[in-house]
Amino acid sequence: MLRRDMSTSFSGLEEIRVLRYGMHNADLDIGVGGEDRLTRNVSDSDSVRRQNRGLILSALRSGGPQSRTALAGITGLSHASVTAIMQDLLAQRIVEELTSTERTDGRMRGRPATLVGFQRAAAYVVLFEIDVNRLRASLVDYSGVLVDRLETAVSPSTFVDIPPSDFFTQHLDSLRQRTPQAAGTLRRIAISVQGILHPDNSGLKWSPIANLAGSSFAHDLARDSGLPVTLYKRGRLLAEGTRWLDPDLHDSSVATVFVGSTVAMGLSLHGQITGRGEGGATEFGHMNHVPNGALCRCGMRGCIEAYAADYGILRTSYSVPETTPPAPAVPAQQFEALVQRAEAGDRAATHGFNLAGRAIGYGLSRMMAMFDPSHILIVGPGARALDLLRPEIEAALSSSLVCKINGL
Amino acid sequence: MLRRDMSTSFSGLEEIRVLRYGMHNADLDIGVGGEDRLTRNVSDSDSVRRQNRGLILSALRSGGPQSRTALAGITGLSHASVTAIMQDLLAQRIVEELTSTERTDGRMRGRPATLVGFQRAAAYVVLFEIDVNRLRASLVDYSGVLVDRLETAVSPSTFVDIPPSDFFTQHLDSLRQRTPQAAGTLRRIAISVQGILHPDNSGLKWSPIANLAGSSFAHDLARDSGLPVTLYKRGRLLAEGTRWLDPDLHDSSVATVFVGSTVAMGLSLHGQITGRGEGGATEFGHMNHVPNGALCRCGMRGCIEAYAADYGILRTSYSVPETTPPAPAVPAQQFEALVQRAEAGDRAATHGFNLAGRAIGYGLSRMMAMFDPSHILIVGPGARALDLLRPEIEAALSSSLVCKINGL
DNA sequence: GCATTATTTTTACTGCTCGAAAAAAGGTCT
DNA sequence: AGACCTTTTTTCGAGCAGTAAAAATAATGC
Repeated sequence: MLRRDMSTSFSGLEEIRVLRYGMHNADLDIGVGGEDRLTRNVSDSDSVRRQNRGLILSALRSGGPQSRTALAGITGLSHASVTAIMQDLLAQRIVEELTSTERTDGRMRGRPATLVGFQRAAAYVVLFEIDVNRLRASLVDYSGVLVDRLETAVSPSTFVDIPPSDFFTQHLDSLRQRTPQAAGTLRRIAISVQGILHPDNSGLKWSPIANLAGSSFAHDLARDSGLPVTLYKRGRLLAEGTRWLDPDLHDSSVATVFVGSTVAMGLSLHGQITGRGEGGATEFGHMNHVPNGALCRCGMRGCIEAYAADYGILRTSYSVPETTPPAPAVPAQQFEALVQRAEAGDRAATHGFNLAGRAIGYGLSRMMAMFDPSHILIVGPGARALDLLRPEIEAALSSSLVCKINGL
Repeated sequence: MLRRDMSTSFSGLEEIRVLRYGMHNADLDIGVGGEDRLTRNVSDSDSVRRQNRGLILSALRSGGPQSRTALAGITGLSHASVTAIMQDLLAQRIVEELTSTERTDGRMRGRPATLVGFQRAAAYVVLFEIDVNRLRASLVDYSGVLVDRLETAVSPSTFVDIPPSDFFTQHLDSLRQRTPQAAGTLRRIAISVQGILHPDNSGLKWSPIANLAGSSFAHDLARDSGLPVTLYKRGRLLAEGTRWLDPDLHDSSVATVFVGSTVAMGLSLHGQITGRGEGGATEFGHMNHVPNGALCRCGMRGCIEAYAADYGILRTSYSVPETTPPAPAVPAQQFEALVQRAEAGDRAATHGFNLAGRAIGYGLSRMMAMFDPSHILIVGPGARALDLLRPEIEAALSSSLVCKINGL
């Protein structure tokens, strides 16, 4: 019924791989001026070089350290061009030549290849992931490897006691102190948030995280740290992360659905992240599921999230009235206990997961009336309970014309 | 509440302007090999030329005949480049220099500009628009001007009596005979259809038009005529058409909703047509509105179309049970009579339009959970009744988080 | 008629990619 | 050890973009 890939559950997805986004090639296009592309559509020799350079960096990122010849084969560029571009990159200290330890492939003849890979210390990025009950601060090097990580509990009162930007600054300073060599080459701060972004990316218009919306913390943090700060919706980062998970996914159309404290989705179409504005994310969790339905954390009624986020499942399972305001945060162990009850056959808990699956399924079927992703991934804590959700998701999807015609 | 642009009703939209799509620049990229772009991402001097050439053609298409200097200003290219590209285009007889009749602008000094415009006879395109009760065949020249048009009634038995490809071939031959000078430079056939396309674009997997699905008529027509034939979903063509309607719309994000014998939508994001596969269109009309709701022509239940297409509105207005199979086609005068009854205050008819508006509104609100189009256009026969639909559309949209937060 | 003004074309120059040939770096064979 | 092979990498010249500035062109104004 469903695409096989849907079964792939990446509960731990929002880990290292996703962070690669923060290290996106463009981040190191220093002095090249990538922003010109937005204002100028004219193509000249400079844009040619930029395009081909991006091709090489992209191949390097998805394939790891490689020889110039391999890169020429993958990108389609001539050896001469690869060499020329590589000289630029070496001079800019973005990549470095590796001393090949030993030749792994069968061919033992000929001049041995010199592998080229990212210079890990070329740049560092800090990623903050803020959720309703936790902040995670990660330091990642240019090759996408996690260097350091801090986690702190967040409560509804956190941002009453301390302004959000100060909270972030504290953690930033800790990371800097713990890894002094990274402090100098820190290039960018990325923040994964939930909610609706301000058009100018300075903060949030609305967020399920208490007292976070309203302040322009991204702007303040950028000012205090002197680094570019970008807010990304969680779904957007997940979509970027899944692209790098698997070469098959990189250039295909993928819908990545996060199920946990919120319900979020990221969309990539033919390798292009798409969706709302520049942030490239969607309000999938707040797509209407049932008119005048359950009360959502956002204040509206009938959102998918009100049924399928952890607080929604919990509310349904305990037969709490749909109009009862949702709990501000659900502890992980409480959700896990609920999953276990449902797996043990508890009727009330199973009902909660059924309603959640139905909400997600109808949402996906409505999404598929506008896109035709080749893969749908369910990620996040809720993916732990995918087997509980799946029957209703499949049932809802089968009521979609597209699925029916295509025999899915 | 709603974006102002939504009020713009282009009932007659699917006329000449849309046909411009069939004349898309790429159609005359003869010998350049535009399809390379799909397989090769490498940028070289050839792709630079192609890009800039496209820029000029695009400017010419949206701005009409212009001087080289004006084109240089619009595209951002240097005068030298414009001249060089223009020499190519002149040599290929794609554009021609116009003898400037008189100078319209105030400046009377300096060397007068020689305007350059499309050579109208450079190519012709035939567009077929097939609907449940009508076939329209149009011949359009390269500048986008309608040259000839035929209309024929279509009934459920039409494609029982004659194979679809023969039906199209007959009309193609008529057009060719009536405009002999176009017969030789006919370059392409575009067919606007409703339904779900075969992945190979040879025909339809499913269509509301009786007996059209199943045969690979596009493939057959291509073989018989010797011309490339492309199937486009109606929504896709409408999206393309609206892009050229207004310079503001050209590079922005627009959702174009067709309301008539079907409900269709086309999406353009930042000037890029998007949506399902290559066809670039959506199944908006068959997005689920109410689980287990009214019976749709497609056989599913609760589709938006089952409430908002002409047959749906008719069924509701006459209190026909929701599960009664829909009429195969609704004559235009019958729909018009219904609109007039509703406008006169008839309760039953008003109810029909209310339910239709609600279905469209919820569909749009769900769409807006994934996109944030800067403009929403309602087009087609149903746009005639926009004032009847609007209250419920707005009410449904106001239940959308995005609209609420953004104060729309 | 000649200066002025604006458009269009030509010329000189730079950058990029590509193909082919040369150079480099090892292993293999005698 | 030295000649030979194989594969990778670099070098070099050709070709084609685009830009900027100068030159040519075509009208108006005095």
